[in-house]
Amino acid sequence: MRMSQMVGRRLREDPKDAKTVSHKFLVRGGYIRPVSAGIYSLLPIAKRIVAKIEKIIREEMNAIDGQEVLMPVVLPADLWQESGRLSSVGQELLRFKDRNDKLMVLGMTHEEAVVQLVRSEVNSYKQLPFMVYQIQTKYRDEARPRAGLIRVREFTMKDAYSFHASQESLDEYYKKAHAAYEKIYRRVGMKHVVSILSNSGMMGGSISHEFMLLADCGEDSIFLSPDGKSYKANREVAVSGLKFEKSGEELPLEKVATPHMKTIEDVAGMLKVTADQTGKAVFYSDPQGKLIFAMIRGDFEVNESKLCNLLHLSELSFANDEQIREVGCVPGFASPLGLDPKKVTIVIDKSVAGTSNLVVGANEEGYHYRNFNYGRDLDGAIVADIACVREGDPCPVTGEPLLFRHGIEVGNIFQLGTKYSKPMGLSYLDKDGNSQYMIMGCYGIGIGRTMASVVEDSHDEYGPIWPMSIAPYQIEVCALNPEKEGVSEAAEELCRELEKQGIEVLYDDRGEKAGSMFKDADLIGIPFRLTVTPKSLAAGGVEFKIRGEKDFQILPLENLASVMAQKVKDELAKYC
RNA sequence: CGGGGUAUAGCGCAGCGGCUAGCGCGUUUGGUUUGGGACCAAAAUGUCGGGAGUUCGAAUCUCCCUACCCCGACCA
Repeated sequence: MRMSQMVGRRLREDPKDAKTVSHKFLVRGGYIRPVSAGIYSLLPIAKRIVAKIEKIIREEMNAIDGQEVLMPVVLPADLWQESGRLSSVGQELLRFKDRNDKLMVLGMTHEEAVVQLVRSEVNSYKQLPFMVYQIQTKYRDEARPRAGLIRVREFTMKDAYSFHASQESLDEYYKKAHAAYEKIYRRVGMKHVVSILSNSGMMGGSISHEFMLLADCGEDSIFLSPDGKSYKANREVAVSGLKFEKSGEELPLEKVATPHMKTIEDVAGMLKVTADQTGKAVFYSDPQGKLIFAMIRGDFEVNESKLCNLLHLSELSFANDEQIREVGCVPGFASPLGLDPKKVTIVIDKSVAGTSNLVVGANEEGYHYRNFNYGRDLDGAIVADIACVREGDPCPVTGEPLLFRHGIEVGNIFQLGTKYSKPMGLSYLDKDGNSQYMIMGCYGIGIGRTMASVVEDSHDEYGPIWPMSIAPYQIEVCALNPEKEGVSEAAEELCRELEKQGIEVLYDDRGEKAGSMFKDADLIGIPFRLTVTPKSLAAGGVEFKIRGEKDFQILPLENLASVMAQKVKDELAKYC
């Protein structure tokens, strides 16, 4: 490919609003261009990278017996009605009507579509298990797209769905999928990916893992054990190894005046106790408007994901003061004491249930109680772990202090169980002729996000450093002073020879200043660069430089193509 | 959905009530150059986001839209 003809200009300056490295470099390097908020066109070099990522994914999906299919982007809303997600998923699902006034949706994930497909094709245990996958466009009407390709509205995703006759079969396949994912991330050259326990969220099901690239710009929060192996979990589900044991004797309840002391800090300060000797009341409202009273020790924060999962709710909102007063609580001085469990759901965090003599509200303006003891003063509430883990809390496995990291979710795998097969009637006949629901798993990877994540993971101040496995081209040839002393002839001959060896070559034939060409080369991030100049020819060859390394060496022109072919092969071998 | 911001040439920006809207980069032509974004000369490129209003006169002031970006909420 001649650079002079290549579509996609490089920009000298960072795009003004880009914050993340990948966003800056992908725009500056001429990889992507915005069309609308969170909607991008991919230019030739990005398309080449994406094609290579897709190829790797295909190979690994095929290796675990995946069968590639292609389902439509536009789906009838009826299907989503069947699964119940037409109402449970919010505005992220783009809905519209066709000319016949029929409600349609743009697919944001394809459980419904695949179930519809499979229930008409498979109905015997003899056909199970199997997996189908596709690489296809998804649309999610994100409220706030951001960071270039990291969070977009339209994107390409590999989504895979497996179907099983038993949980054991799913478990077994899930492990294989997990291993395949690890291999995919290794092959695309991402070095800092971890798989973590995650929240199943709207996908439903029980067990799920997210594959996270550890990166400061990541939107997800992760807790890791110090060894990076023993425990890895999304903050949404992370637990700590903290043990709560009541100590000492339970002192009698004592009402104390705490005028105008509404926050934990105020109350604790006034009563000369620390935050961990207080109980904090947090009020939520479920989607039906029922109040939820969550009580947690003052030194913790409520983890809303855990609370949702506990109560089987899709979402929570903070309650307003009116709702709180309605059940007899006084905001700022709220207490679980004397509440009517019919009107309000009371959830007590383990930290509160396991600590003696806490300061809690008195449900009376200006008063708190000392020496609240769960079990004595209140009983029968839901006691559960609804606390956010804090950095430094003990790891539940090793007991060592947990580390906190940010991550970009580059893939996820879910055990769905019968979440979709049951409501949508996806069943098969077992050996005994009984009808059974299929057990499903699903497995996703965002392709564009993966490309952007590789940039986050592998770059320097000048641009991306693409791993050979997904680089847009394998070798860039730069002709410096192409007008002189047979330089362009030598460069073009070299390109021909390299291509004859099967190497993908980008030839910078523009005759720009060296600085321009090198800056552009760095932005395009091709792993190997060969520079042909009068000087190098006089020295008997061309310069060979590895992207990301400082020094170069002169290689003789003789046999150069096959030497380079070997180098490319060796480099590719690192990503198998 | 809350909060903040921006919208003028391909990109980055200036102009904030007065003549024909400007600067840098980029682009085109000619020349000199050529090792980490050169120089000289000439040129092309704009419904100043849209609509309404105020005014003799609006890129500039007022109002209403819209789009985009950032922070948060939300989010497989």
